[in-house]
Amino acid sequence: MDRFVVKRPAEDPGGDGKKPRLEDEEEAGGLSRPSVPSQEIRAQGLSLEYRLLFSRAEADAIYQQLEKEVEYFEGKGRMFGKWHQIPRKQVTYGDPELTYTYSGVTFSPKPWIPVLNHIRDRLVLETGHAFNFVVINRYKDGEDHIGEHRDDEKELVPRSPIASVTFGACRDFVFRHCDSRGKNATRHIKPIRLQLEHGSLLMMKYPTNVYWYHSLPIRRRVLAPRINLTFRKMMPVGNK
DNA sequence: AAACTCTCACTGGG
DNA sequence: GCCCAGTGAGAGTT
Repeated sequence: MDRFVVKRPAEDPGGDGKKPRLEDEEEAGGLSRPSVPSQEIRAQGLSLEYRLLFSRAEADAIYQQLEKEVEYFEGKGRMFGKWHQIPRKQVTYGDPELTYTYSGVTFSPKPWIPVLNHIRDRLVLETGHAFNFVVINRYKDGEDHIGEHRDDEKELVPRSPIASVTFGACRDFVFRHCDSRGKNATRHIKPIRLQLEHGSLLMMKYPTNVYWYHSLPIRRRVLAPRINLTFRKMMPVGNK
């Protein structure tokens, strides 16, 4: 099975899989965080960049703060005329003038809160992109998931990247090429599987979302929550 | 087109 | 080999 796995170096110091991770790695030597290289992942029409953005200690603190301060929407979604309890919790935050449409209804994002500004500031620093909107998904355990989809909302700034930041449980994340889906698939392109770690950043760059669907599949053995934030650049109203 | 569920076939561990 | 839980993927849904 093709699978990209990038581990925090300190997690597997001697190749001993059972060994607990080292504590306080980022305090050693006075570094604020370990220097971790980013990994480019490329395939036809796919361009990703994966790296650890926050140290363990920072990520732990942010996770706690998110759990305390983020308030989620009611978890119902309408599809094919039917209402479903969506298998996760979801909310959007963003600049006040922005709106977005979901299931034919126009919503406004909630105003920014300090912990989200903190993450956003780090993203600007590290990627140079000024995101103005974030979708937060909370998966309470491995039963919570999201089906295959593309992030192709009309409100997105064309060709802008999406920054996916993860806290909490490590989960598999799968990409499938649009031409390799369904019975009448015209091509055979292997799915790409990643593991998204606590404190990690996955940049999904153009044109990934044109050709590739992604999903967070069920993983029954995962018992802990995962919080994912996808930062986007949305166009102001009336500029479509 | 669709951020869903369902079902069925396959697989790997015990 | 058998069983079962976990999984992936196609079908159905307005």
